Amino acid sequence: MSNTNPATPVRVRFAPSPTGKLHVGGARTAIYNWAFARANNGTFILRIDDTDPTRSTEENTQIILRAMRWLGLDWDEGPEAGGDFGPYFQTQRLDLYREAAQRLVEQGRAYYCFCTPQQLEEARQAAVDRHDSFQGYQRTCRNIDPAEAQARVDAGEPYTIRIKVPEDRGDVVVHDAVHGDVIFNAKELDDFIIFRSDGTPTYNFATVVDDAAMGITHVIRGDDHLSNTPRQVVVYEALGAPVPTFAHISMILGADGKKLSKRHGATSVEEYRDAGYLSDAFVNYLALLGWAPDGESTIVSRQRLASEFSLDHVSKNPAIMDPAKLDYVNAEYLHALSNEEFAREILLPELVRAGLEDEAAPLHDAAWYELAAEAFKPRTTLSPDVVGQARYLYTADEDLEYDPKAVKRWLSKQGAGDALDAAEQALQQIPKDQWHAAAIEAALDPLPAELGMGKGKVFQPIRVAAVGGSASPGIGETLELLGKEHTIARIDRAKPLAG
RNA sequence: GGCCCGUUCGUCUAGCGGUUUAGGACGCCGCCCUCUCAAGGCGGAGAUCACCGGUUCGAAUCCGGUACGGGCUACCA
Repeated sequence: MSNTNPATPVRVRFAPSPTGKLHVGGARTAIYNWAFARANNGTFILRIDDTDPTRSTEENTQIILRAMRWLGLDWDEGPEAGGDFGPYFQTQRLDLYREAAQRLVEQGRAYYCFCTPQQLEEARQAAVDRHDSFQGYQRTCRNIDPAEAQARVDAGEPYTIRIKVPEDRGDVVVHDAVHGDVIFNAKELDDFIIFRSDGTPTYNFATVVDDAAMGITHVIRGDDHLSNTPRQVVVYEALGAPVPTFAHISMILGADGKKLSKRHGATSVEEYRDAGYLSDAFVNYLALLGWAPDGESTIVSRQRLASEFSLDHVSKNPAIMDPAKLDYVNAEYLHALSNEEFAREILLPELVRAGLEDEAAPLHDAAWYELAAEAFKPRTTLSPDVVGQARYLYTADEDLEYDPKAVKRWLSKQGAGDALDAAEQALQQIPKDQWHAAAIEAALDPLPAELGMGKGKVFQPIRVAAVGGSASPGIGETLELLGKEHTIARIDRAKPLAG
């Protein structure tokens, strides 16, 4: 839909560096790439940019792959998926970079540089002291005779390879789908290093070699790369490769407007997964942080994302992550589940995880779990919330702990004892096989009038006796879930506390 | 220092020169429902569209500057 050239199939890539876990900003970049590919019948590629050997780890790679799978961002080419443009790890592509750099040197589009780091630092410092507007590389080695340079290289002198920014290049215009055309003057670009003295490529070189080799048509990535883009354009041109369309998306910030970091709370995808957020909800929230299909929608399904996403609706300004809204979106997805789904996918797994249920031998029948799902679902924001809600159903009657405030407020009050007595008597009349919410409510409903008390004065003591606190689903559902025997036992146990 | 980017309710956003008394969502407040807690329904407060100039009959929308944030300027990515 927003593919600028329908003749060329869209190929996009997400290229994380395995120097840490997948953080929310990276996740959103991945989501946009994925959605853009899907919306344009394109190809989504995952490439691991692990050229920094000191910080990249295999463990981080696995964490990132796991996070991608959890997010449901299936990639068409990449690790595990394979593809015709592999390998998809930069460390396995070192020969390609070396060959490309070598070719550029031979063509006179790049050159050997023998300046030492100390010399470079001194030159830079001198430029600063002179208050020069340009503080980059002074092109000292640019005009060394190629034969002489080759001889020095052959003699074993340490060298780096620098790109030769054409003298007359003029303005470099970056066509950005989010920002529009961004104009840079090539004079401000220095002849940056594309190959280090240790024989490894730099980021600005390796990504371009790869993006060109992999036929990437749209580069969707973080705003922090925008300023580096003209450098990369120069590399594309030196390589003789077509320049892709760029789309630089904004950063995600914490509540204080500063870059999202640990002190704002969770920053990695796996932390959100572990906290109990649903993948669909998390993707929905992140996608809408900086993109909107229209002005109205808040809940946007993965399917809709995959069909409607377009770069021209991506906003330019940074977005502050709002945990409260994430919670809201998550609750919406939870509440949209059927009782059966909620029981199977949320309730039971969480109870098992909390050690209250055994996966192999559930303590109740399917109908019970569905009733529990119906009772707890609207009260659940994050999946693990159900454990706290269901706890009293998994506590022995004699171990039930009472919330002191609830006891003071409801149980120890005048008349609470009468309410419990009357309730017990009424509930005893219900045959065990008819112990259902409707019957329980029918039995309890007349009591307030008979006792001449308000409804709260009657029902709350029963609730506190049954669950230990003053909050629970409707009294009928609550007591049905508890069962007749436990209900009676708990009322008996609470009576001594009642006023 | 230089270059580049950004700036609409507290937050995410709609808006692409007149249809705008700037719309929606979260959050907040109130009401309804109600045995509690939620959920749900209804309503409300909340934005001189960062600021200053300009273009135009008309600007949140176009242009320039200023301020404030941010990025790049590495043999990090």
